[in-house]
Amino acid sequence: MDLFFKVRQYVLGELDSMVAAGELPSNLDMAGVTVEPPRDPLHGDMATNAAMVLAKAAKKNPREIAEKLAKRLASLDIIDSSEVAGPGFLNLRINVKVWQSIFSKVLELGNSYGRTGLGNNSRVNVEFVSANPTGPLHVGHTRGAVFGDALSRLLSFAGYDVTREYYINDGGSQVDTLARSVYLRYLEAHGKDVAFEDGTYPGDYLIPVGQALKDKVGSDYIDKAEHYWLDDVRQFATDAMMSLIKEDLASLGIEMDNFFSEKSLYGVGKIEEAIENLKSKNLIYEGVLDPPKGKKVEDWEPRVQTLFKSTLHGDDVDRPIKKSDGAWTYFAPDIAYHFDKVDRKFDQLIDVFGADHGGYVKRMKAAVSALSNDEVKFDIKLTQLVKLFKNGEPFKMSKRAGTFVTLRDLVDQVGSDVTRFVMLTRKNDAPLDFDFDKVLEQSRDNPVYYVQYASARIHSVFRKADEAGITFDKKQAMNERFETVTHEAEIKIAKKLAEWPRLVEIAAKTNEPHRIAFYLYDLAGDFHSLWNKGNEISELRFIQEEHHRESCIKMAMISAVLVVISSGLDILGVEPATHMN
RNA sequence: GGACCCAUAGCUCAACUGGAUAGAGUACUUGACUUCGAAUCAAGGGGUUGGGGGUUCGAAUCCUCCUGGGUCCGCCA
Repeated sequence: MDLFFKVRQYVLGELDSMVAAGELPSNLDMAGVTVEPPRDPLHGDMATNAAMVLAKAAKKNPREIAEKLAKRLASLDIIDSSEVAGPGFLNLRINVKVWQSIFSKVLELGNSYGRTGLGNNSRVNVEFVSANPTGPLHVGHTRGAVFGDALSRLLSFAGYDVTREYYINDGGSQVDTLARSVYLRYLEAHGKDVAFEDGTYPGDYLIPVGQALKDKVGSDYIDKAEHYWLDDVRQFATDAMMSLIKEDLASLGIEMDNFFSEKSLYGVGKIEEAIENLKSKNLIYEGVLDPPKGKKVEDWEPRVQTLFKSTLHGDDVDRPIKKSDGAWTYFAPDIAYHFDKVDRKFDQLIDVFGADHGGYVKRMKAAVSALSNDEVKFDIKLTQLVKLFKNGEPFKMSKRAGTFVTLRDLVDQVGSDVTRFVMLTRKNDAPLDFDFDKVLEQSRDNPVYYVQYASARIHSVFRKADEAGITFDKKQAMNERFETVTHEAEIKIAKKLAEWPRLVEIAAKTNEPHRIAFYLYDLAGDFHSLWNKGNEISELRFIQEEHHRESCIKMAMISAVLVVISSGLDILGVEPATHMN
């Protein structure tokens, strides 16, 4: 299905023949042989580095190998010409019929064009967002949410069996604080005066939760000691926050497959079990850490703690898993959680963290490496922080000043599609400037509309064709040979469509969904360019009033473009547009 | 002091995990709608890829040192 893969097979085949003919030694390592689109179109359609990669091991001049390989490849039907260039590149020109055949192939496969066997149904767990269940999601969480979801969609498309997971931090003291805050709102709902002290959360979003608690338990908890109501209120409040968070995610079209509770690890031996596993590998010991260098810690004094020997798995220092008072550190349940994931037999784990958690990468990798005996692939993707701008000015978020921007504020103002696309049109490890006014302007520096516009224009052609009485029969179009599609602007589109399966594979291998966004932008550009050529060259217009069959061929062509745009947008979680408003 | 991320055209960003002469958008200049939607297109200049050294057929990409920016740094979660 992937043309580049196919041509590479041909190249490898010819290399084998050369070995058989004694022109190359046997036992050559062909792994480094690639077939790629050249950066400069003047160099042809595809280029292979085969001669240069093999030259050393074959003890031959790369150009000499290239010459021989070129002759062999040139005799193949699908290859028009094959020439040696530069230090030993082999530039291939593919027969135009191959490009023309792309359109019917895309139509035939529809939205499964570009799906690859890469994942081979192996099971991958993508953990993302995992925000504390103490309030609504804010802008900072949005990028991780969108990235994690798009990555999940991408991996599904590439043939992986994906589980989207959210780790609920409901085991620490912050959920106690949440419970106390809700209790205050509960008292308030009973008409009492309350003050939010001791770091309790004063946010308005807890008012309805306090009210709901009142509806549930009436006046039962008034004037009662904390131990009487804490457990119940904590659960009640956490549940309320999680449904709030689920709604936030739903507003971006995100749905998790699994929510994993930190609390569920406690009291049932899960943490002990994970630590026991490490202990059996001699990775747990009692010891004293050196004080952190350079940074002054006010009340630092050496203490004996239970430590994980993470340095044996690539970490810089060993990490405490138990505090000096015997309680677990935050790291301990994290270890247990990842042990559970390993235990659930995932072939691959991916964690999406905010950049502020970058310091945890090494220790988590060490933990998974140790727990799984290096058998489970584990990747951690950091999403850099989002800097908000309003009127060109940096916009500082502050709970106190009331300039706290929630995910919901953002989606309500900007819309899910724009939010998602903008956040995905950037490498995950590059910081992102999000300017409210710019994305709201719907101006053309906004790539979403550029891609959407291409999609809307294609739909528009179909509407026009319908008015003109031209009926497009997809099945019939699939049997066409497209031999009248010859203009370079049209062939350029075919070539771009041919790159799609390969691009999906690269994006999936690198866990980088932003590549999809950039590809779509390029494809839309090629389409817009062709569209405008129709202004000058009437034969390039899609609707040829007097020529029914020709119109259908061209409609099949842009229909193929629409298929790939739709698939691509679907990976990004964005709806393709049929109209622009 | 240390770890991690980053540095590419005036600005915002790409560059197919090592490929050929580093590309888009924006801004600036000029042109294209009696036409399938001008939210579009075409043309123009703009670079020692922060700096030095190394690895090899070949480096923005890998290694090393330096400069500058961000995040983080024992029992908080």
